[in-house]
Amino acid sequence: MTAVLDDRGARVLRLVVEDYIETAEPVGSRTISKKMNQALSPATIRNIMADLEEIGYLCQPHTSAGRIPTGAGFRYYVNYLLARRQLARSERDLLRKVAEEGVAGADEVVRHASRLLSTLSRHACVVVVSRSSHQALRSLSLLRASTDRILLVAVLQGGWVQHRLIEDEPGITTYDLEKINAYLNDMAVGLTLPQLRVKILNEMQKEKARYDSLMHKALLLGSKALAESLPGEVYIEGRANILEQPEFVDDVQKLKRILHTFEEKSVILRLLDSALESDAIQVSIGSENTVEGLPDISVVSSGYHQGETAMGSIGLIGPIRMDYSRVIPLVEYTARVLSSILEHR
Amino acid sequence: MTAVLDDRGARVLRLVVEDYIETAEPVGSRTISKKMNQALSPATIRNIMADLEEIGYLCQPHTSAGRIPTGAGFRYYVNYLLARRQLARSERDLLRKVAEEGVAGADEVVRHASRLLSTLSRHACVVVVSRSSHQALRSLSLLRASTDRILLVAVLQGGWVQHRLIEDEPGITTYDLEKINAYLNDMAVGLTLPQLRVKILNEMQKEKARYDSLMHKALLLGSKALAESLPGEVYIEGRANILEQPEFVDDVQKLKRILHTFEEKSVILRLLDSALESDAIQVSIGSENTVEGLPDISVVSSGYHQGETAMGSIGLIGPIRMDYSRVIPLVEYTARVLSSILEHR
DNA sequence: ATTGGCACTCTGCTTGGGAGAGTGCTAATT
DNA sequence: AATTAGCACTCTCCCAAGCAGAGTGCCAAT
Repeated sequence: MTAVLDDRGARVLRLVVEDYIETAEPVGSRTISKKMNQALSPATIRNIMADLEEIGYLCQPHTSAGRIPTGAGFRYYVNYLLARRQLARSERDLLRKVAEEGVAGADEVVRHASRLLSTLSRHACVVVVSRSSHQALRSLSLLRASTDRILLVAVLQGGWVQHRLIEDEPGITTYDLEKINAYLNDMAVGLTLPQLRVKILNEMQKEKARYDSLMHKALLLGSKALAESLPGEVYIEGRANILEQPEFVDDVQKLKRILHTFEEKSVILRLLDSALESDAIQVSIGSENTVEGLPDISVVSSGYHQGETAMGSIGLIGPIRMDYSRVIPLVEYTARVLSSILEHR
Repeated sequence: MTAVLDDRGARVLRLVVEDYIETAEPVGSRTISKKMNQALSPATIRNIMADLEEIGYLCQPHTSAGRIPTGAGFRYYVNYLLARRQLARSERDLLRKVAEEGVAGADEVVRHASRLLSTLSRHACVVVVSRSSHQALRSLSLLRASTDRILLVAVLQGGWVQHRLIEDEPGITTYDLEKINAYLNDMAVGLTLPQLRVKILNEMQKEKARYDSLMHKALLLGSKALAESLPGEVYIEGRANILEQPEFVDDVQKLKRILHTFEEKSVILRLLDSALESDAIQVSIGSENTVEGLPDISVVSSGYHQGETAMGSIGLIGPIRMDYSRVIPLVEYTARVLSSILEHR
């Protein structure tokens, strides 16, 4: 359905999009003509624009205003016309510096990156960490947390730490605990959490026959701890940046919906879902993203990984009118930096 | 400076405040007269209102509009005129139910409570958890996280868990680690983290003399882990509720400042600071709160505790025009529930 | 194929009245 | 002496009309 444009059409579309990105106002033929150094007169531009409107790349908010790009127009622009702007050295350095700050856990690193990206881009930044399902266990420890609670600490491949409190099985001594610990650890290391869960359930079946009290307890504890899968986490930074966008300021309804959506992490998760697997930049424009209730919103996102496994995704959420030529390299670079930092954990 | 009001003045002030809370519009003398079943004519009310304005409890946005309460007016209302509304049974039950959901760590409990409180009140809810400084250690464990990193897991009095990754001292075997573990644990249990830090530094002084390599390593690790104090955490739920308030919707400048403030957790921390120590409800009205850049904002907050020690505070942030008669009992009850749940951890 | 010219349309801003709500003051009433 | 009715006054809000500006579409000329 993507109609291919001739040179002139493309040039005009590009100028319209870029002007609109800058000003958030409908763009008139005069403006475009000037931008081309009068190579073509406004009248000619008008004809071209009328063509572009017919194909569905531009539209008019009302008769006799300038044109604004449609979703399809933006899409064509992003796919074929976009000139990625180089990141300034300072920006790259800043992003790279995240590495040094992150002596702490991998969580901290991701969070820092998100915050930084949000200030650099002046948009809201979302990071999804999908640790539970893909990461292999590096170690698993049970600690006594109180008289009737046990703390399970899981260290995942590459510095992610998860803990969870579980109710105690009665009558587990510290000595028992150590044994159980060793037993579970043997079983667990190298598996992902869902894999471990399956394995434990299997073992329990077998165990029922040759009844060994200690093993039994170990398995029970293990299955309990993994009953609910550890949730992925979602961090959002820079929500308030949405307010910088003139188009939302005077449409309070939209604003409300957007900010409410930010509180529903599950929705956000779905929004970045498709970016999880691939490391390529994904751009979802306006109505393209299937999440209900977010009109005129674009998402630019990319997955990041740790070694071989996909770890999560990071993305920017802003108006359809985002400065893609700047935002895309930003996200891309950030995802790359993130991957390379996590590599060495 | 709080002028005491006679009966009639108090009655009128109260009606004005309550009407204004409801409508967010200036209140006229006619309205008040009606609300008193015409016991007094509008003209009389006007005189009384003029008096109230003189004392500084009311003001007019412009000549010949109705009156709105000033900060001082709200303060008088909260201090002397407020009739606390009973919480509905359903609300109390709902809040109490948080207990059951919170099988997980204490963090989860606090977070749940915050979210719930925000939906019940339709305001933004903030919780501060000041775990690090006051809570005594229940256990301290060092785990091998990777070849060059060690994971320190601290379980604090009452179910709070903290972990932190530290760079490894070279040449620590698993066996060493276990010894160090036992050694540190002995030293640590029962102390708060700041206390432990001091103790470790002291020991290091002594240790320098009679050089014992293992102990030395232990102390080094310990001091490293505690170099930065564990930060208190701040959760904010229901930010978007601010948008429900008509007075902010058409003042985008204020809106921006408020939402930006929400992103600065340190400022929020300061905002709830005074509530940390006491379990009594604190109401900070408008310009009373010393935090810059939050005009016309009120904070209703209360500390919560665990056993004897203050654990943090929970509060609602909304327009000066909050429904205090409802909000105050809500916060109070929530803080009580929180304290009682944490008691049994 | 491009362009200049022109009539037309739509928005946004300003202006000028009312209508409505509310006040303050004064004089009458209780 | 306190209360109230009455009245003039003030201020906002809303609506309509008018006007400038920007932009378009189309036709005829280049």
